[in-house]
Amino acid sequence: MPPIVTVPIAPVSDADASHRPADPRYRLIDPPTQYLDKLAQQWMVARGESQPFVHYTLDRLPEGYTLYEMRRPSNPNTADKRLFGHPNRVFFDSPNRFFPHFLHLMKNKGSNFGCPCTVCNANGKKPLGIQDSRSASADSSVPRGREKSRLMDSVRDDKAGKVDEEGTPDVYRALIDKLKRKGEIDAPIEEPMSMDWRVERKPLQVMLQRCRTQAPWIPRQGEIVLFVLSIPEGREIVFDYDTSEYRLYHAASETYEDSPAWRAGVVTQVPTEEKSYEVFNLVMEPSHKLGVNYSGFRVESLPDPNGEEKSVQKQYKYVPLHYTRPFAFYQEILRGIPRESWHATITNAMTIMSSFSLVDRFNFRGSWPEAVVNCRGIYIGAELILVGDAVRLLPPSEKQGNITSVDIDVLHIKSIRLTLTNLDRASDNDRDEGHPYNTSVEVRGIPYTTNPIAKFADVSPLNDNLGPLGMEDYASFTPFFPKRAKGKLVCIPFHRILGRCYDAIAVQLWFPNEQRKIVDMSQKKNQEVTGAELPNITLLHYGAEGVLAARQYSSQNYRKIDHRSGKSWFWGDTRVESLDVHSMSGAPVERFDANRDPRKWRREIRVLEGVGPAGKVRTTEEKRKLVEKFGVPGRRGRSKDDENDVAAVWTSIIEEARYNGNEDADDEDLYHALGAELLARDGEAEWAEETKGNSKRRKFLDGGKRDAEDHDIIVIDDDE
DNA sequence: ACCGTTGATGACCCTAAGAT
DNA sequence: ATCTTAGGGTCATCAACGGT
Repeated sequence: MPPIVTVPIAPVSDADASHRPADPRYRLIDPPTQYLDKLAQQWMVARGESQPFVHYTLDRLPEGYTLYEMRRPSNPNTADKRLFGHPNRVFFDSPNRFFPHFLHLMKNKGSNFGCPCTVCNANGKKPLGIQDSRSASADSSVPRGREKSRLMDSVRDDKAGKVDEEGTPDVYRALIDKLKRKGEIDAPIEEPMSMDWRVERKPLQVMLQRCRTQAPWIPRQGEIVLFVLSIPEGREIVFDYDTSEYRLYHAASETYEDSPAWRAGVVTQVPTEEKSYEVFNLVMEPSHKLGVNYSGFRVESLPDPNGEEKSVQKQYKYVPLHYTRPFAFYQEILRGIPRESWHATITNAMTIMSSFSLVDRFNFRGSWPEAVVNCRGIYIGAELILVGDAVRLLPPSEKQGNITSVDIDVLHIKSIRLTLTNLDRASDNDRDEGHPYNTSVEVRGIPYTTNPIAKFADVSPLNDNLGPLGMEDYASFTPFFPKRAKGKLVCIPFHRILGRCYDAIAVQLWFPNEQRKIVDMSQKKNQEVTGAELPNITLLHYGAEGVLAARQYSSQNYRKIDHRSGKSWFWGDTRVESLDVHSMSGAPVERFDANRDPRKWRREIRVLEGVGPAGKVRTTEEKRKLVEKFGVPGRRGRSKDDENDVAAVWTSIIEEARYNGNEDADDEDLYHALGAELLARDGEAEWAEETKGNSKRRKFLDGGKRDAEDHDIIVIDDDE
């Protein structure tokens, strides 16, 4: 069984539901599996989102279309399937013939104007339309962004031996070994031998890039949010000033009703056209009434991370932005709802709040016996934090009682790193309990404070719109001051991160009660205020208490945390592992997919690369066959020429590497040479091409390393 | 709307190679 | 030497197409 992904269709249709067969010999086929599968498959290919080894199916056909089957009178053994519902009252007799029509509907919001399908074009009934399907989609506001449905960290963690449980070579171990030999290393981390890494790398980069440019209040893939499955007709979620609680409000009768039925879930897919979101959509319906499939976030209910039963996760839903809230605010948002009435998923979410996993570990730099692994991001509890984000910091632990907003600093992250120290004390096989060498995860960045007392000397406050995303709109009532001299970064342990810093306007929309107090503050803004006098009114402290409480709950209750060795955090290899979910976006992933056979893949990769199990070079013919069967990894083209070409090139690479290189080119060197070449072939060139001339994106490619080095850094350890 | 043909797909079986 | 598994080949079935 391949992984199955259900693809939601746009809730549009041109169907005439009254078009049904009159002949009673027709038998209704429900569900029309064959149509759903074929259409989904072709659709995903047409959208350029089709993934290898994945079986797609639609959730349903466009409204009003129904499939019937009739046995042939002449030959009852064969039956013809017909799809009824076309407004011309003519049926489709195959999925392939229906597909152009279906695609046109999806692209054109249900209009069949200009549809190229055979039925629309029968007997000149067809209204003349635009031929080019591109022009049709270009006029909609939908940018042709790539949607990415899967989330995954790309690299494995360092806790296994030379080979992880699945047999993928452990780059960390390899790098540490190499570091030991050479004394010094500064190299990108690549795992060409890991199928996961190769398949997920590019989508991951696309996802990261997208997060970088979009507002911080938009949920990111893999994050946990509070959400509701639905909001009843005519209701909205509002803040009830009298009780300080969130309730459903019926505008027509001006009455407050029950609390919304909040759940917690994982965001597994973000909408294609998220750019059309305005900040108001955090609490209000978007004016453009698009299908939820397009403008919605796919959120899956979070299963119990301590249990085996994951079926609750199948309860996913595509919801608009205003059905969701950041999970960090659960205490504020659930206020007034008795704990025993909370949906089970909320407790589940609390359980994983003390877990983290690193995202896109891209560089390894070391000088024996110490090393630094640079990352582009880190999942901490509910949120995904990336290099470039502004995050809210909790005060150092001894000051964590009764946190007020002036205690919350904001850090503009310049780099996220895992440091390995005392490597020389580690045995060569570090499979033992815990980490024999010391590890720590830190973020570095520029610190800001809203507390005038804590600011650095006479610096002027940060101007709105000049700072990083997320620090906007604060200047008028609680401006940010740099906390250190220009160019200085601080280094903070990851667990002091509370969560992202959201634009002031976003926080005000979520917590409108503060608006009253903000007025008061604005009157005070030019007066001299001491820290002690500052009322607890700024917008930064939300979630602090809740997150701390949840982390404590998690430390005590998440069974993956190694309590015996006094650990209070679970370090997940990947996000999937941290959350203990068994699938993302409907597709089983990682080691939970019974269908995976990493050993097989690895063998295949090795053969493709010409490194046979015993290190012998395989024949071109063998490779050609493999390529024929599996295609070229990371490539779409599967023509014969292509295959032969690639197989030949690979052979020559191997030969060349062995020949040229050092007679004793060890496997590792060869492996890296091949890795580089394979990466180039995997579409790196394409990616480079796409980003050419776009310095911002180019800079992104270079990642946090460059960012950090742009500054004349003096790093201060800020964790007194 | 009906039906004959054809090409594609998948089930099944057999053989070879690898693992034990 | 024997058992297991991967891979290739063959055949049956059925969707898809196109002619009427």
